[in-house]
Amino acid sequence: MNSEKENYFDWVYQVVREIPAGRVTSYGAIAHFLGLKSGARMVGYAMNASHTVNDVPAHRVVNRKGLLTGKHHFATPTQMEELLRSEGIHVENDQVIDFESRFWSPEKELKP
DNA sequence: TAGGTGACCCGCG
DNA sequence: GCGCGGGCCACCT
Repeated sequence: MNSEKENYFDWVYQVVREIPAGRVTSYGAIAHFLGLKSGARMVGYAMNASHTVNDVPAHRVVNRKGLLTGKHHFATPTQMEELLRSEGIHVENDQVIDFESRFWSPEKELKP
């Protein structure tokens, strides 16, 4: 059955699920919020496994520069861009427009 | 068993 | 001010 190794994966998934529509966050922010000192890379790996679990809005998670680095991992390279645009986020050249304003901080919003 | 990779981030030149 | 390389840990072959 389920291995407990998914524990830290689940932490990432739950935080990503808490991201409101029209907002985006970065891997490092989630890593820092969860205390994953290991680095933001582990968060990216969790996203890679997000395909194996239920609805995880990985398209709302982008890198520190607001670039859709993981778009290539979606069903289609344009899927992430279309999804973000569908939420009201403008994306140009694989880059989120007004990323800093759309940035959603888990430590500020999710944290009490 | 061991090695290499990776949806990244930070620091230094 | 900007660009490039190294480093970090976990998963895969």
